[in-house]
Amino acid sequence: MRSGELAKAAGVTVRALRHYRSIGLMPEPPRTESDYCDYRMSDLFRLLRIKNLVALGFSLERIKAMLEDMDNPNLAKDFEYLNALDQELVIQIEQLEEKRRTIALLKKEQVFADTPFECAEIALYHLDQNIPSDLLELERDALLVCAHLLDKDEKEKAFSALRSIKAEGQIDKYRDIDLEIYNMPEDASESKRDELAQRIVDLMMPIVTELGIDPTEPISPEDEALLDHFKQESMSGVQNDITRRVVDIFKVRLGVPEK
Amino acid sequence: MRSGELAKAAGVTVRALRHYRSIGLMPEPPRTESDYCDYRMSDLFRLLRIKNLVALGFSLERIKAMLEDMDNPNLAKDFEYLNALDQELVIQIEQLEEKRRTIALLKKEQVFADTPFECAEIALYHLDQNIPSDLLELERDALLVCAHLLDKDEKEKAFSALRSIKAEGQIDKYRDIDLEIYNMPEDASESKRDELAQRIVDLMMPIVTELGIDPTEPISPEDEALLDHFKQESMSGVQNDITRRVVDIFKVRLGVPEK
DNA sequence: TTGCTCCTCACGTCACGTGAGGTGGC
DNA sequence: TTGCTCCTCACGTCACGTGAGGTGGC
Repeated sequence: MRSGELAKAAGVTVRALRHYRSIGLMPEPPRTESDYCDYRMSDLFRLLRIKNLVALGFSLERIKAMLEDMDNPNLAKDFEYLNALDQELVIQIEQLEEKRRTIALLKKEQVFADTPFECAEIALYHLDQNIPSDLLELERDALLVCAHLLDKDEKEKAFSALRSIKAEGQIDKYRDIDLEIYNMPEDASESKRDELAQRIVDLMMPIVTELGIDPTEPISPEDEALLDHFKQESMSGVQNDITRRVVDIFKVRLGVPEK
Repeated sequence: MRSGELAKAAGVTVRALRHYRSIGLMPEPPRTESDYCDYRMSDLFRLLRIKNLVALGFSLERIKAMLEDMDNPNLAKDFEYLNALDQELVIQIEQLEEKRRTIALLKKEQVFADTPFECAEIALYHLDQNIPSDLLELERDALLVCAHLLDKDEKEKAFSALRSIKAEGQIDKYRDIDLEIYNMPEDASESKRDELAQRIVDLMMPIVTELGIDPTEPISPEDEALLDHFKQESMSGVQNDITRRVVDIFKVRLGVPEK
């Protein structure tokens, strides 16, 4: 048989057949005078075997190993191969289903596709069309960074805090205060800044104490550097100032010793 | 930030970051004097978004499209993207599970991994250690070819025939006759050949009539050619002769008109 | 002679990994 | 000065698909 015949008989492309030859999975057949391949029936058998194994999901490399000792067929060995492959399939399926679960969560919470899945439930603004777009963006960016920087414990705490805020219907208060920070002019007076910082601490305090969060806790130098970048590039001077004041007030109220 | 810092901050490799740049998924950042990348915080946000979307299973191409119009974020569009991806995941999972089902069948029937799945239940010899290895090989090859050449209906008929043979515990009879064919010497007499052919027809007739199979039906020229190859290369002269006699007897008994 | 099939390179796919070889920064 | 990081090619991965360019067979 020529390669076209063999390929058609087995239901594979000529190119696939050539590929199998090139990696030694199919033998180099004798050639006719005009250099055409001259395959035997035994080659068709081998090719059909390969096709069946490929359909199961084996890699060509493993198929090569499996067909290596066709002379003394070994059911037990094939059983092992099947088990190993099955395990891999189980893992692949589990990974795909994990993705599906995340997608389902994002859809249910109606958040953007790039939302870190831990934040899906606590994205605050997405439903409110009255939020200025750059404030919305700031929230998205902040959540992105938080979800990535915080370790598991911290995330648990921070996000369960936000969840309880959401559950208790206090989102409006947070959003209003965020808007106040956002709208605070750069030339706002000392007293206005302090007053707002006080109200922020008042609002957050119950949750902070309830969950044992310490918002003044120092973080790693790398994270610190990142946070600095963030403040510089994404937050205005007055916003940074208020954040500083909030932390200072927390320090006093929580009795954190000065250094 | 330099690329190392950005990559570490986002938890991706520098190489991945470079790849994203090269395909236009990440922007070309300004460079320092010594040609180092100088990334901003906004690049980190974008990179984190990309990372989240990659984790969900989106292709880089689609991610590029999704991030294209970040300026006017559109929840509905993201919802569609999520749905489309989910559909693809469903299909992938189904394909993997189809493979797992086949693997389970092959394991249950304790056949070789390269057995066509439709034949898993009806492989006859694999459990019998007393079968000569080349007869076993012949059966494997024949099943391989049959499973591939026959169309769905034919397969159904042929394999349900074999199933009922197996169910009725008649395998031994078939195996014995196969062994007789196999052991028939090339110089066997006319009468011996005829007698064996008669017994083969006797054995097969009930199933043939029950299922309405016509073993004398002509097949396509390509299949005919393949079958000829098979007979030439895998079957001895006497085996071919007996096969011919069997078909002839069937023709007479089933009343097939001569051409 | 025409159309079909065959042949052998050889590049492209997808998302990077992995050196190779050279240079700046602390 | 040494070790670290950065830079840009450029090849490799996996299982082929897809032309490109040339030749034999009916």
